[in-house]
Amino acid sequence: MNPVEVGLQNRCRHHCRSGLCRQKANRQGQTGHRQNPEFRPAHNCSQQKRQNRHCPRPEWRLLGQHEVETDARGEADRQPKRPAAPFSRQSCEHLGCQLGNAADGHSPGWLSARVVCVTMHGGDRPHGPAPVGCIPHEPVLNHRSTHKNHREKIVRPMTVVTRFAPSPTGFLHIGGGRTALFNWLFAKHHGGKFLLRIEDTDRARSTQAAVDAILDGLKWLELEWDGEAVSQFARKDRHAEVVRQMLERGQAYRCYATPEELEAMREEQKAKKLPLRYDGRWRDRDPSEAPAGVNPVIRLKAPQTGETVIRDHVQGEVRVQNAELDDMILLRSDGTPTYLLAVVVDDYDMGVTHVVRGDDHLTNTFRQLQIYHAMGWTPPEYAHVPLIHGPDGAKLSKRHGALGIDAYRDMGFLPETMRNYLLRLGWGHGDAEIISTEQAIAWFSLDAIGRSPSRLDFPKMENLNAHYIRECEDTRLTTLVLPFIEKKLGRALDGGERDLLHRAIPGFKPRVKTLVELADGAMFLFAKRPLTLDDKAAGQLTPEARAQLTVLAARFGALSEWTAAALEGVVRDYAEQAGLKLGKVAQPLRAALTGSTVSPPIFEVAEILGKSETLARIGDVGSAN
RNA sequence: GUCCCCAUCGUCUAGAGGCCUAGGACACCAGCCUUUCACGUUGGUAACACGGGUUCGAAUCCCGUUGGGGACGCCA
Repeated sequence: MNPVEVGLQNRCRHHCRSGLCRQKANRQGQTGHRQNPEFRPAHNCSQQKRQNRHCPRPEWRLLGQHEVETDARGEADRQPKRPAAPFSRQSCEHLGCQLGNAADGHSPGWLSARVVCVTMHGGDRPHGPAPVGCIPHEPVLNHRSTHKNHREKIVRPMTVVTRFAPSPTGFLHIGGGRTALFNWLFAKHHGGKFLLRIEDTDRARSTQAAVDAILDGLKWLELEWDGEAVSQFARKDRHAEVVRQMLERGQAYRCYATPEELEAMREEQKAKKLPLRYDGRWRDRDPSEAPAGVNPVIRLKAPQTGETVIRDHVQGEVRVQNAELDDMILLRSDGTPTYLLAVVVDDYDMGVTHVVRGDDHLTNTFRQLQIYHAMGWTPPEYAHVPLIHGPDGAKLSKRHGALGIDAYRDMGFLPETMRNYLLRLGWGHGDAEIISTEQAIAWFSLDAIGRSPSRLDFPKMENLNAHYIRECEDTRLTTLVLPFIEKKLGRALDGGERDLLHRAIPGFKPRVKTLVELADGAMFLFAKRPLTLDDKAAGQLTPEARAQLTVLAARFGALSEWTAAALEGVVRDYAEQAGLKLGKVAQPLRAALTGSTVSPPIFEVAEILGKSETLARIGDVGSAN
């Protein structure tokens, strides 16, 4: 079959998203596609082919040779999308599964699809003439399929080196946290290195406070980096040196256009609805025309024809015409490097093998690739991770998600919660939801990262946090919640109070979603008598209830053993004698002891509070008042 | 405006042409458990954006439409 024949006959029904075929299809629609003489049919494309894979459903292989499942109801005309139960089984006539031939009045369509092709197919071996309906399909993997599982796995033996490269112009936000996590996990998974580089070439906006915030954030997330954090600015001489080489080789040139001039150019382009790009006005101009007293920037002399292709672990193959890209600035007029240049040089010098970053950098990658090409360097592999949106689907803003990672800490989230939640945002492993960091390292792969942007969902984050709080060991949880309590209390806890907290922790674990809730709930432990009652608690303390409490207090006082079980025994006996439900007595007791209607099991609370404090708190609200 | 990317329950996702009557999780609703609130447990509501095409068969492959997002700085 020659290409023209195929092209005229039909649209290409295979994966024509490569080469000319794709461009024409995109620009001119189907017609252009069909008529394009240079159309490349499927067989010229370099897809992987799955050979001889008939009847891929596993259970067919379990049914035995030459068996066919048929629909006993035999609806001849309608072609049910799915066969309706119950089935009867019939033997297949011969290797070709001819029974599919509507012998029983079934449409061959789905019937033949249920042909059992085990033995005759001999596992993966090809067999003779295709049985009816059992068309030997040769599903071809599109080398740029939309499906993440279709992405070709790029395997290159090497020691993996990843890096996280934040710019210190603000805090570490949640998207940055996830990027760092992915880089860290990928490096750990491969036993490689995870480096940290601070992209501080913008001197005006970079601050030490931001650097500290980022470092603190990473430490809190427990994402340790290898070696010292690299300052990009400190490497500016090396960057300039690389540009000098490009200049010497004619791969870069000086541009004397002023910022104002360029701004005017962009305005004009905008007005004329033209693409916004540098027009190359100094690309081929003689340096002798340079105006006096203007410090030039240095631009890359980028190729103007052909295309630049990114083979991305997440995005697949992405290509752009070089004509779409303008000559980027490498060195500013003050001699400092721009981001585009510095990133390439540093990644190269640091031996970075995999660049994992937000997909807002995808278009930068084309330009960075051009620098790699100009320098003759092998570029790293890329994985551009979709961005995280706020709960409303819009870009993250200060209002919702774009908080510093420290804000999540202050909201009472645990670092393991954040790691688990962030991991699941855009990455999945079957039905797994609760994923330990160890498991994440074992499972993580770039190719399983989804391509669509995801939204932040606080309820789910809280649910995960509740899980990790329940899992958290009591002593650690006590330590974690202590700052929250002390802040609320406005003072430090003494040793006895810490012990009280520690003993109360198990009662709170299943009841709270965040450390803040835990701290709130535990405040009554440290409250000064007499307790301030909330409205509902006050409502519980009717005169009758107060009278009951006074009786109970007397019986409690007589107890020789101060345990939750003993206290419960007393209260149950009392309730039974008085003909009351347990709750009728327990709720006022809860109000008296905690000042609230919500708390851990009240007898445990009383045990932890101790005899004298319990009796005193009851006394405060007793009928004697 | 130009280029690029994306599209399954409200949300995160599973999904590799027939295992899909589309699965799981969060959230929500109802029942059970129960001294409160939770936890736990049982069940329920809920999605393949739309239109074409390819195929015996499409959530899945192709094209288009619509909708969202990103980039287009002497920011990173």
